Amino acid sequence: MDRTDRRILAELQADGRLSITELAERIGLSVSPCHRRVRALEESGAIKGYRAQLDPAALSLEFSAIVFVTLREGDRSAVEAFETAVAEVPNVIQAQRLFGDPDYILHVVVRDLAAFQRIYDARLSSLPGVQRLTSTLVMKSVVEDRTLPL
Amino acid sequence: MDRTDRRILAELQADGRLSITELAERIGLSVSPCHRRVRALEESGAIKGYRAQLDPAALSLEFSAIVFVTLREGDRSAVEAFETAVAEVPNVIQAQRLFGDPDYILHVVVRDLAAFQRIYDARLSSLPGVQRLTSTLVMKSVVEDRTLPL
DNA sequence: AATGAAATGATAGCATT
DNA sequence: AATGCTATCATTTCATT
Repeated sequence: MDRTDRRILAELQADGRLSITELAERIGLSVSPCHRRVRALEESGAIKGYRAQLDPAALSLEFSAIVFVTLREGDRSAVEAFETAVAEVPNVIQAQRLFGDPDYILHVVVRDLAAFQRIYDARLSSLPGVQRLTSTLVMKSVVEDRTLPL
Repeated sequence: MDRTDRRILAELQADGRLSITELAERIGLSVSPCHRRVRALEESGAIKGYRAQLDPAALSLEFSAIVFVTLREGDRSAVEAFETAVAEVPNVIQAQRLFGDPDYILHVVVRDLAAFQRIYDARLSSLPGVQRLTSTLVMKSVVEDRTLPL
């Protein structure tokens, strides 16, 4: 992982569809070694994959909420059950375990408020081990899923 | 935005480097109309861009924290100043305005705890209009930046 | 490890239905 | 709007330095 690899990562993070040809030009390398490095970065896991970034609104996903989760004390065997169950709710696009209270923060994306209520009642409040849920509506994204600082 | 467009978006969200040829095969269309649709989705903004998904650990970004921000009451003119300033901190990879209290949730990625302390003291606590900051360490990602539900 | 070159495969424009 | 064709460009492998 040298300076050249970092430059490759920076370029591909900004534009995941850059051609190897264009990428090679930008970092001042010829096509073959550039190609080899990209493959190596993919295989080492430094590049986990490539994604199209979609506009949620274009898919009629207009409602975004943060849900804080506190699990029941003592019930610490339920941590795995909870994590497995939460990963099965497709509207939960991000879930992180925190230190302290709350135990988890979930990022939920849905069509509208009615859809949120449905998912909240049917899927979230019945997650195993849950003591308390607190929800907040996201008004807007000020900084939206930025590129990692290199 | 018909069924075919949605299938294109689903495929490209899962693999942003799919060739138009492969994509066309998967959705059962020939290459040219598939290509035309992808271009249209890009130009309409439904596809905002393409990104390589990087492993933060591969870049020695081992520390991730959530910071809750409450702004001072009355000081509501400072909202814009705060939002501009927070967008200039490269380690803040996500910032969302919430309804109620706290006013903002920030997702901060740094090299280590020492780097967090530095950024917290030098950049975050001096953000304009801030009344109170609360930080929590992210233990782990249970669901990591999932694909939008289609 | 990087380069150059050559075969295979993808993209993008255009004429046709 | 979709298809098929074609010229151009990109990818990927291999021989060479």
